[in-house]
Amino acid sequence: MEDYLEAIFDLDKEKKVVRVKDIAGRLDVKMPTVTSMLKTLSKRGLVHYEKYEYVELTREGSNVGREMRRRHGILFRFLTDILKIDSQVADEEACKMEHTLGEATLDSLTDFMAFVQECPRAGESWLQNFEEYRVHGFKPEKCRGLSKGFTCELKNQLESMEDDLPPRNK
Amino acid sequence: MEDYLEAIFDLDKEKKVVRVKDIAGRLDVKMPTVTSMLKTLSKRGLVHYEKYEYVELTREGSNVGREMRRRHGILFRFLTDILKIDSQVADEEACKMEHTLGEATLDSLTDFMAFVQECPRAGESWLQNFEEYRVHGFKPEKCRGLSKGFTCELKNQLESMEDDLPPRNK
DNA sequence: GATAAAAGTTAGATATTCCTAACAATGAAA
DNA sequence: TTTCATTGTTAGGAATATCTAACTTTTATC
Repeated sequence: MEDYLEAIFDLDKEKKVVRVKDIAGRLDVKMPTVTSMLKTLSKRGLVHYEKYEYVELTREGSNVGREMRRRHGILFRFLTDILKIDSQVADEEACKMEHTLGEATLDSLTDFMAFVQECPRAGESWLQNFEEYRVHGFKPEKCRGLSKGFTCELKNQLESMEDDLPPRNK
Repeated sequence: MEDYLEAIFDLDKEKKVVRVKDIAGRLDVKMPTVTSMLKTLSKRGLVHYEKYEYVELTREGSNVGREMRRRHGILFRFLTDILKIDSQVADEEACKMEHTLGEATLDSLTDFMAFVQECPRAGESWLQNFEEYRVHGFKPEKCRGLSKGFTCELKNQLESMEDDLPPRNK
């Protein structure tokens, strides 16, 4: 449902009118699926929908759509700006994550991105080294200071994780 | 399905035998739901299941469970170690994300964590500033170098995002 | 070993979201 | 204005994952 509201929200900005076909194309589903979802959304007061007519979001639907858009943007920027993931892949991943993440996590992520870019000990120039790191591995000459014994500690931890389980809920 | 395999994988390590009741408790579903899922998993060759008997993963099921565990661990560590999210919340979020994220994204994330902790320009001491940042906001005395005109740029970008849409798929 | 509690299963229902095939409305061109 | 392509809808069905209520098996206790 959130996907539909986000798609409609976007299409509403991009085009004059929002059509079933466009929603279907955007979400990669068939038209009947869109029609039935529009009925559901209409029942819940999230869209104005009369058959054969153009689709519009209600105030509430628009709020949900905008929120999804916001989340998508935060995640997309994290994936591209920080993780340096290809923009098409990042878009897909953001789509999948935007529904599940809690507000607190999103806030933390936003703060983290701001911190990385505002705090000069890190920031853009530091982040550029990450790309090199990914391609060429650890470059001590670019990252000196306290490297001894620290290298690869995290990776080892991650690899031996089966025996060192993080706490589970319930 | 992946949730079930992960839960069974974990329980198998924690306890002598894996029981329907324990799986249900772990995943917060009722027992009949577990029974029917076990039938499905059995059909797909992911568990050995005979009714009224204990549950065991097949080789393949075990691989899937371990992979989920691995993903969970990576995400959990990112959320706690880097984003400084409460460990119970982090566990829930990791649960939700572990199914959707692609391998490439997970790899990037792993590399990023290693980079943050290996590269002394950032690393633990830098990360500690993030907590302060979250609580008290920007502290120029801890982060000096190129702060002018840069502060809050990201946040502004994020807030005005409705007019500046990232690329969409399709 | 009989009986009662705990654990597990079956049956049947609900909610979501998707599909295909067939039909209906709209709008553009001849 | 008639016709045809595009667009949209209905009808009916499938897959997934869940639930409650009722029944069965296993296990533990006396």
